[in-house]
Amino acid sequence: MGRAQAAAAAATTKPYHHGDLRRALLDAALTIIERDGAAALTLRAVAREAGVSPAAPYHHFQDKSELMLAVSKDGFRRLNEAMALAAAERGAGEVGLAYIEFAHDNPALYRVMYDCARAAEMFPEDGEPDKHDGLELVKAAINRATNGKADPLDVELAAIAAWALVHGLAEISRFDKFTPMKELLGGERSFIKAVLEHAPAHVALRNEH
Amino acid sequence: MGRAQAAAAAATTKPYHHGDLRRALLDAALTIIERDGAAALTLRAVAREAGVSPAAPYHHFQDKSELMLAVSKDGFRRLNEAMALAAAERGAGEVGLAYIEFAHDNPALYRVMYDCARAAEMFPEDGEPDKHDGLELVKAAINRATNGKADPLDVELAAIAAWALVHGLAEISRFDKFTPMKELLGGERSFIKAVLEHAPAHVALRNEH
DNA sequence: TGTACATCAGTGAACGCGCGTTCACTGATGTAC
DNA sequence: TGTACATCAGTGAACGCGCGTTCACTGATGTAC
Repeated sequence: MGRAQAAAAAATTKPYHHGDLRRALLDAALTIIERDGAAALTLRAVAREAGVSPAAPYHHFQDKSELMLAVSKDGFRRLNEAMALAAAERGAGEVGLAYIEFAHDNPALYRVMYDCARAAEMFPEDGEPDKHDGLELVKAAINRATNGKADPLDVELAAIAAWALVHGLAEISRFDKFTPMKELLGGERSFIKAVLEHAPAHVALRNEH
Repeated sequence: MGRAQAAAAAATTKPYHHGDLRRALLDAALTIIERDGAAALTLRAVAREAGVSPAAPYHHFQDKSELMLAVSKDGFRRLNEAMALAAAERGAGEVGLAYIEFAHDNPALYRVMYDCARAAEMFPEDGEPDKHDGLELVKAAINRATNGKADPLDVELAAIAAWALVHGLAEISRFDKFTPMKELLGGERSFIKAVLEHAPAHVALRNEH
């Protein structure tokens, strides 16, 4: 069987070797977590979803916890991507909204991400700052908004406050408790924007000028 | 055996009937969750910790999920208590700090609380507002700070923003990433206060006066 | 170009374990008479 | 004040299940000659 034929066969019949099982496992994990909930995210379920034997993942991850960690890291990568995209296409003011939208589109993943983030430290405290890091993005936006005249410490603290605010709002804004208020304000998006405007992280900075 | 003797015997030897097993199970769950992590919080483990057979909890909870829900509700009760206490003893400005302290003192419980809160709606959207509800407390504080002259809608939104902020900060402030900044500011408490000050929920209200 | 062979990435059966839940039971309690 | 009895709150053994992980294996791939 020539190479072309082998490739063709691989495309139709199931090949013995997967190609990129690691990636496929992460995708399968994402499917499971949002379809069946975080509790259903087992190593066996992931293998099953990817159409592979329960032992196969062990060629790509040392154990279950390493797989979970990879899922979480992949989630943060996607989140940062979404924020960067929003910053580029919709403007800096929409980054917070994009953050919350991501959390709402992937609620179970979002929880797993932060569960892992606390267990295994995921945000390196040293090393050069990642330009795609959400925090760096927010700091840059604040610096731009204040023409770089703000005290770096204030910028840092304001960025952390902004992170806390959007993370917190992402988690609580889906509570049924807020349904009447959302209707009053004309939709969830308006509600979120209104709440964000009532605690803007840059207000403290604005006051100084 | 008379009543006094029975009571004495109950105090020393283990009585057949527990007395308040429901309460004991909730306490056992709290112990487990903080000692062994949320993943270790199984119905059997709770029964074991309470020194009772695995079937005993079924006389007090319909199934595992009902037990978990009760643990979560009890957590929110404790949290609201802590906030009310802080408001009374330390002043309204310390409520947010008290909230975060509670989350830090009971990190695993705190996560379980919000996991349950999302799964089973825990904050009733109607009915008379609970005076011990944290949100009501914050609204009252804002009203007091603005001499009741603020628009109720703004107060509501600012209170929600404050909730989101402290919830978010409670969850992220323990990340190692912030260790250098905490040292710079002279401790975790100072760090938290500084962050809160850079996104104060009442600033938007202050600006209107 | 063919062939031998090391290496890689999968299989599938098996293991022991702890889980949630059920069941028939039994000890303790409280109430009616 | 006693006693019969219904009810309540426990026991402990058992169940089936899905889990994480290991194991000897085998099919596919790539490289040296």
